Amino acid sequence: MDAKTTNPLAAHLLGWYDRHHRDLPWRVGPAMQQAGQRANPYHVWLSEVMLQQTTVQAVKPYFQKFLVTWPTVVDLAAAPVEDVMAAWAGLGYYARARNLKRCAEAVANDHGGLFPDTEEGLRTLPGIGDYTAAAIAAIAFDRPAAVMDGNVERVISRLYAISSPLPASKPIMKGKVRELTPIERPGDFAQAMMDLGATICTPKRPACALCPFNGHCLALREFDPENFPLKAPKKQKPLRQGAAFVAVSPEGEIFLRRRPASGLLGGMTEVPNTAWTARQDGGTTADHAPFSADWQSCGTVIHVFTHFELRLTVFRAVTARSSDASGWWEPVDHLEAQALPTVMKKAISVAIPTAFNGADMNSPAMKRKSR
DNA sequence: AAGCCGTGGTA
DNA sequence: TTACCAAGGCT
Repeated sequence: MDAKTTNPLAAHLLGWYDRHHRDLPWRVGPAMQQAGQRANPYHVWLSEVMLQQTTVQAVKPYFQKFLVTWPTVVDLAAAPVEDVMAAWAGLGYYARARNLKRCAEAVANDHGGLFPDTEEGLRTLPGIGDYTAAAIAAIAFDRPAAVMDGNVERVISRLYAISSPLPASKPIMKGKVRELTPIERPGDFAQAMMDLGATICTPKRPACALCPFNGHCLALREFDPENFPLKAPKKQKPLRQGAAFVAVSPEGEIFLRRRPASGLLGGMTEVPNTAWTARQDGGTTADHAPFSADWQSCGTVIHVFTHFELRLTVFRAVTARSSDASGWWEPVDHLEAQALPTVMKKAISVAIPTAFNGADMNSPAMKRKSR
């Protein structure tokens, strides 16, 4: 390691990473890189987008499924967007899936199927912001980009005992990351910082005794690391209510619609439902049904979104299959192929308990959320 | 630039 | 139970 290009702190962290790095499906570990293997930019990009505000555990099966279905970015660019949305269903933040598809098309059509190899070039693509551009540039292209995500913010805020709250403190912390990022192995350094934040420098009860920075951490020396980073207070979530209508035909089909392309659950599939209102006194009765039928109340779904909590009253009716241009009838045993967000799967499960047999919908945790 | 945008795991 | 929050981006 060159002392001129790699500061002592970064060198120390890289040594820790060589011994304690996580093995992840999209990652090429230090040993394999030593043997000349490089990270695949498509894999790095796909994993980084999936990992935005999402846990490693949740991402793993989706990452594998996407790679099997679409082995290259050109394959993904050629895929029907409905297929991509259906494959993404359950991961959340569905604008990511729409942008993923748009980004793949841009790479395939405007960049000859190759990702730009600089932070600036990557930053112009849909769904790639400051963090993701830096991460891909560092991990896939060995660029010394300053990679800062929530993990890095936590590590840096503790290492330097940053006294101002997020998000205002971001530029200060970004400057610290820029200083620390080495010319050699910038991708490993970024991943090392994130591994450290995920496994040692955790939000609660950090394992400071095991931390490679425990001799340099100002928060550990002077304060309580658990109190960092400081954060601006957050608002509480309002409650919204509505009703959902599960219409089943005698042939065993269910009536579905497509949601508008943008906004909440944009482009995803739904059962008919009322507007979700903050009012406590209406919108949950059968008079708001999409068409008249013998609607029977069959339960309630509680679902928590990012900025509100939803209480959904579910109605069910068996009704002759009518032609309705606003949607389509889908066999109940074919729902797995649909782009149904989790809240819709919950609602359908309340009306048709066997709809997602074998899936998570019937887990004790899921049942507890529905009454 | 602050609000919008999902979901599941953890303590 | 409730609260927090995880490899953020877009408008």
